[in-house]
Amino acid sequence: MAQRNDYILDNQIGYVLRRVTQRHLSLFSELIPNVTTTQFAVLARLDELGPQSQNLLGRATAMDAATVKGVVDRLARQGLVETAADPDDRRRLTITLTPAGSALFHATRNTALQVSDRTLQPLTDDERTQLLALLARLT
Amino acid sequence: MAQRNDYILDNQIGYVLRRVTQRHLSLFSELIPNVTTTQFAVLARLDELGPQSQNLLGRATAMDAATVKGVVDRLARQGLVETAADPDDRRRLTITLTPAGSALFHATRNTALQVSDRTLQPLTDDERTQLLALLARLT
DNA sequence: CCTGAATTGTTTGTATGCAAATCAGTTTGC
DNA sequence: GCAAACTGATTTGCATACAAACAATTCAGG
Repeated sequence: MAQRNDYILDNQIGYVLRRVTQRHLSLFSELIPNVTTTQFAVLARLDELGPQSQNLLGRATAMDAATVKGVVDRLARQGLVETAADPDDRRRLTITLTPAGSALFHATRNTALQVSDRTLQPLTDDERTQLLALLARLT
Repeated sequence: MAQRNDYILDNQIGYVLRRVTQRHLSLFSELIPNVTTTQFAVLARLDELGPQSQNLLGRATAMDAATVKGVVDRLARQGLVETAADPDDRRRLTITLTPAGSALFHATRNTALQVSDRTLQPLTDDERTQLLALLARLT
């Protein structure tokens, strides 16, 4: 009932999420201009899991097939990943981190952590933990 | 120091934000197929503030000039907003909610609130308040 | 072993989102 | 009063995002 008369945009979770994301993306591109957040996520997953099919990589990084294809293509253009046909399953495309991609990931990993840190700067350690725990439940 | 050896993608605020946003967008388009979240934000602000110049509207909805132009164009194509030249400042374009836009906003406002509600469903009322308060500080 | 179902990847179309350049119009400072 | 600085809007280029349709391949059940 109280609902019926006030839609406060600034209190809507979607709007707040968009604004926080904007701030985070801005910090990321400032500290790590070479790659985007999504590209970095792909590098991180490949470093963690090793070579993956494009589809699996997409699922592991929360991107649909069309999106991950674009991201992989742009990473490949930069020489950070390589694609190869899978002999066991001719539908599959195996994506591998190149030495350059691996080097870039390890060189920027700490900076990426600093980006997370700076994004959360206004909060205390306890609050950061709380926030991440709450957000994780909305996934 | 602990940082140096583990970059856990799933614990990074940016990645979590992206995934929560994905779930929210999915709920929104399921319950309100006519317009997108950003388009709805524009309608909400116009309803709240009345006619606005395109630039001001962009600032009020956290979109840059190029983005808001596209959003306004698409809303205009659907007949939900109208644009008119400002006689006092010939650079300005005044954006106004049409009756159809106003009707759509008021008809879907409660559903939009339900989208926010569903997004936050896994949390208790207290947790929702906490989360929004914490996120608001990261803006 | 063979057909229908499922999976993988690609393409197209639409919608944000931002940087940078540009043009037109307005305001400011001297 | 006029050049310089600023503001509003547009355009281009690039990078996510996702839906939908498609082709190629693999799998599963009879």
